Order: sequence, then structure tokens, then C-alpha cells
Amino acid sequence: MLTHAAEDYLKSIYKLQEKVGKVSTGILAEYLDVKPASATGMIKKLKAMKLVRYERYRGVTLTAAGKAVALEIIRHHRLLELYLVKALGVPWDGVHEEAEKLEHVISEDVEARMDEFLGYPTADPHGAPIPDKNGVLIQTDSVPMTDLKDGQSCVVAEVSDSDSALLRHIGSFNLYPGTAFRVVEVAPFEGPFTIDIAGQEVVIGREVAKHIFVEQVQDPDNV
Amino acid sequence: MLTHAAEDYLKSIYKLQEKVGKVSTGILAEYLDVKPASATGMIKKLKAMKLVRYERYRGVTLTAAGKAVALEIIRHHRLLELYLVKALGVPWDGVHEEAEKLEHVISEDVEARMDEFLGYPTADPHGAPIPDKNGVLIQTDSVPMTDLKDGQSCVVAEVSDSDSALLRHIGSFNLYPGTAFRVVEVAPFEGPFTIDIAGQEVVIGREVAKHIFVEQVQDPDNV
DNA sequence: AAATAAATTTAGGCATAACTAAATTATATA
DNA sequence: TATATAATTTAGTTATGCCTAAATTTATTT
Repeated sequence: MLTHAAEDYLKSIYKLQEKVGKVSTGILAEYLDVKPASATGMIKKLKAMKLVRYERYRGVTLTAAGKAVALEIIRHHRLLELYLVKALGVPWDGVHEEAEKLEHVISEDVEARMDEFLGYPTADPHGAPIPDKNGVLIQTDSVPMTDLKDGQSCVVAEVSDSDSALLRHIGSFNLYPGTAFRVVEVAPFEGPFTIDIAGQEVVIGREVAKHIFVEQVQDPDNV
Repeated sequence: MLTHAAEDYLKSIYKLQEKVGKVSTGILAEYLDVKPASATGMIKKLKAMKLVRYERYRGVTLTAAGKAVALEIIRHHRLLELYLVKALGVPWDGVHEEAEKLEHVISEDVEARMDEFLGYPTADPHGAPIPDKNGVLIQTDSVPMTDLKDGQSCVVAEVSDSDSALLRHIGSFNLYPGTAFRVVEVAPFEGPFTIDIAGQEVVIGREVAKHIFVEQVQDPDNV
């Protein structure tokens, strides 16, 4: 059986592969908050288990088997996040840390029961897609809120889940996934965004906006 | 912070203290399925942390701090077992293994939310008492079913939770905690028990009966 | 193309928690 | 009381997974 650490490495490699493309030892080490030497060590073990492809100085790639493990852990994590919110009322800014520990520990049986309880959901509380039992993941094409221009309308698709304080802040504006809003004005010189959300005007700083991803509903330039 | 292994040792010392009285290295090792030398090693670490009292060749005792940790873990375990049964419908013969892993990992917040969801329960699905948030545990005085004589009526108080096959067997007779039954006949020469449960007569082997603990309702000898 | 800078790997250590084998202590028996 | 048996402890090993420091490889700059 795989150790929790090995599972975390595989999950991180998967996520970095999505985000950055090529996954180097250094990037992986930084992401996992370990030293590069530690990452090299674990990568070698994962290679011996045929879960990753690896040539020294050349970066890591997941094999099919490694990807399956990664998606399984990600599925656990996201199902758990949603379950904790829906079934136990845990605030959305706290579920990431909790799920981070539980994801390595729940059985397939409990996974299936949570899935059923939740009605076979496809997204977690932060809008991230939940892979199905077979590891199939539905990708949505969202753009960072910082790409929006004056007058554009959209729906929140996803927010980064790792910063608890940021999530509380975003939550205070009700900017949960599925929430619609319209950009009233983007302040010049990389300034903040004034948006209209359910009739209320609120100002969102650019740093915060970077962590909010949206699906566009209407683009007035194309009318 | 304590490691999972350390928590398991403290929990086991607590349980053995209840069951056997004095806890020797050997008994503890056998219970935890490790070699005696491993137990000695961990006991020394726990002593350094002031969680146990220990003199070599003299056995182990929990300090107040150690007992508090043990009860906290036992609370997690039993709340989780009940939660898994009630909220997710996990069969009662499977919850022990699941809880064994989860007990070390859930936060106090989740513990409190499960407790609330369950209505502040005092017993787990096997009838074992759940310590409250302050570590206060209500002991019930039950006797093994093997102590029963012909004609005695009683209610199931508790069954051992660790053997999954045994639990399925007990469950097949509906002998869940809270269930009433009457002893029709105890076969001579250490034989099996014939009982009347909800009008049905069933035969329970002595080995099984040893793992069922009951509270007496009526003793015809004392009428 | 050589020199410098950056990234990566190797080598050697540490802590945890298990193990085996040998030595020690305690207990029971003759 | 001496000895045999059983229990316990010590000593030394192994496997994880992290670390630091030094060596190596790759990439960039002049």
C-alpha cells in the first residue's frame, strides 16, 4: 500500500502538471514545502513503483497508474470538502485542511456512500471538479476574474481553496461558485474591480480577483 | 503533537487497565500486535512526555494527561462509529476498522458537529459508552451472557466490536444493544444458549455468548 | 567557448516506529 | 536455596521521509 506522503506527491504532480505543464523537482518541492533533495528521493521510489516516469534533471510525469492514484485522492478530497459543508455545516474556509487529512484514510465504501448522499456531485464547494469513480474529470473553461472588462456579466466558476482567510473574505461578498455578477467598473492602472452582485455594489481588490475564476455569460462588445 | 502510534498506545493502555487491571509490556504488545521490545520503546517515549508512569519490569499506568488523551481518542472512535452507521448507513460490522483510521485525524470541530448531529449520544453502535467532551464516561454494569440461567430476561448492553464476522453473526439474530430477550434454556456441559427474541427461538453458541454483555431485567429466582 | 548562475542530485544524518537476537530480571518449581 | 522458565529490556538493524551540505549537471551570459 501507498504511504500518505507518496499519495501527496502523486496528487501534487498531477496538479502541477495541469497548472505549469512540466513538473521539475524544484517546483514540486516548493509546492509540497519540502527540500528539493527530499522530492528527488520520493520521486525515485515512485519510479520504482512505476507510478511516475523520471529521468534525472528532466522532470517527472505520471504514468497511467500514477494518474489513477492522483485522481482517486483528488476525488476523496473534493467529495470530503463538499460532504463536510453539506452534511456537517463546516464553513467552506475550513474544509480544505480537514479534507487534506481525511483523504488518505477513508475507504472506498465511505467514498461511495458520501457520493450517494451528495447526489453524485461534479464540483466541490470551491467549484473544483470532482472526478467520478472511474477518474473521469469534467473540465470547465473558466478565466480569471482579472480578465474581465467593464460591463461584462459572469458566474463564479471556481475559487482557490487553500487560503482560509481569502476564502472567508470571498465568502463575505457571497462570491460562491454559481453566483452571478456584473462588472461595473475596472479601476485603471491595475486597480480594483467594482462589481454588482444581487443589486449590491462591492469593490474587489485585484489580488483577490486573481483567485476567482469565472464563466462569462455575456460580452457587450460582441452584441 | 502526538503521533498516531502514540495515541494508539495510550488508548490501548486505557482499555487494558479497565479489562486486566495491571498493564504489562507483554500484554500491551500482544494487544497491539507488536513485539514486546517495541512496546518498551514507546512506553519510554510516553514516559518522557509525562503521559504514563513506568518503572521497568513494573508495568505502565496512565497519568491524568495520558488518560485525557486516551479518552479523547476513544470518544473520537465511538462517535465516528455511530456517525458512520447513522449518517452514512455503514454496516455495524465495518465501522470499527474505519473509525480506527479516522479517530486520529478528525478535528475537534468535526467531532463537535458529529456529536450535535447525533444528539449527544452516550453509546456507540456496539453499546460501548461514549465519553463526553470533558472525558467523563458513564459506565454501565453489564454481565456476560454466559452468566445467564434458564428463564432470565435481559437487554443487550454491549457486544465486542473488533471481530467483523462475529458482529455480522450477532446482527443476523438482531442482538443489537437495546434488544430484549429471554433465556429459554442453557444446554448442560457448557452448551449453547437457546433464547427467545421477539417471539423467535434462536440458538446462540457459548463462544458467541461470551462476547455479548447484558443488563438483567428480571431474575425469577428473586421473585 | 568559457565562466557563472541556477537547478538538481548524491551523500550522509536524524527521528519515528517497527523488528530480531541477546542479555537481564523476575517468578515458579524442585 | 538453587535452578529452570517466562517476561522484559537492551542493543543493534531496517524502512520512511525528512534534513543539510557538497558535488554535479544544465542553462545562461559574456
